[in-house]
Amino acid sequence: MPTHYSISDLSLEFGLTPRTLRFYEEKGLLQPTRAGQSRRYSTADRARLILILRGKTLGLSLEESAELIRMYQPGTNNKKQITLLIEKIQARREQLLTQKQELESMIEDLNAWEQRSRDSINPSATATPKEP
Amino acid sequence: MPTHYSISDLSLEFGLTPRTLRFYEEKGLLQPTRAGQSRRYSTADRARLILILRGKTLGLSLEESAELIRMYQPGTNNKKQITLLIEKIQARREQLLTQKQELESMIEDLNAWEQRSRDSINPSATATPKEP
DNA sequence: TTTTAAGTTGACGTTAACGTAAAGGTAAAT
DNA sequence: ATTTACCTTTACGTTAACGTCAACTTAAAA
Repeated sequence: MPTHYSISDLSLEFGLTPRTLRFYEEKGLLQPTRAGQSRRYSTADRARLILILRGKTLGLSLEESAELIRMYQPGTNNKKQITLLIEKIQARREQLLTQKQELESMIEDLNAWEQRSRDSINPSATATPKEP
Repeated sequence: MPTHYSISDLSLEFGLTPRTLRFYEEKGLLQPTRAGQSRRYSTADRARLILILRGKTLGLSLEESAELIRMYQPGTNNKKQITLLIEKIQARREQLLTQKQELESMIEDLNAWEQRSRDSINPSATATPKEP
């Protein structure tokens, strides 16, 4: 496992353009150091990038991901900060749970639609049984 | 239950601006008729609007929601169309299931973070037991 | 040593999903 | 008759998240 990455290392590994990585840096999400003029990304940068991408697939904005990441920076060390962190985590979890419910009910809907569609092609064995 | 709605009826009910409803119409997602100059939304329009909003909370784009809605227009009546519909539904379900997995693992992560944060405030009873 | 490859910094362009006036029609209430 | 409330169209503005040049620098390879 390498300890540092170039911009093309990361863009190739994650299928991003260099522009995207520079953009994330502009937004304060990544903080590569410099080797001469070129950017040097640490494993911490890479880890944060993974969090960002996971956030993206969940429909979080960059700003939201940034907030989550900042929340998880070890260095938040006094009780008030940590209590705040816990509250934020709980709020976020509520959101995610709600979203999960929505997903589940939409998946249910899709199952039902599919069944109806199948029946409309082949209304045989799976037909709704009548009440006795 | 009313059979038709004005633009402000719907915008009030769903917390949208009239602009938003007109925008959805521009994009072909809603098709209100006219009463004179004003728009008249049917219960079908209202139902579609609900689907759009559900899609939004799931992070679908308007175009994606539009596609789902078009898929569910009864009128798709021949076998090829319906077979295609079933395939699309299955593909979409795969996507949603994947997304659900991601959500679940992120929720897991948040649970773990919260636990660590709690422990860092109060490292008492819940401390990790040692191996015997 | 001159390509070539990879990197850099501007800076303007693009798409989605609306927001935000501006200017005006219509119908009911005062 | 005119204010008020609600509606309309037209059209330009905005934000997020990059894309897309253009013009350069630097290091490595041929």
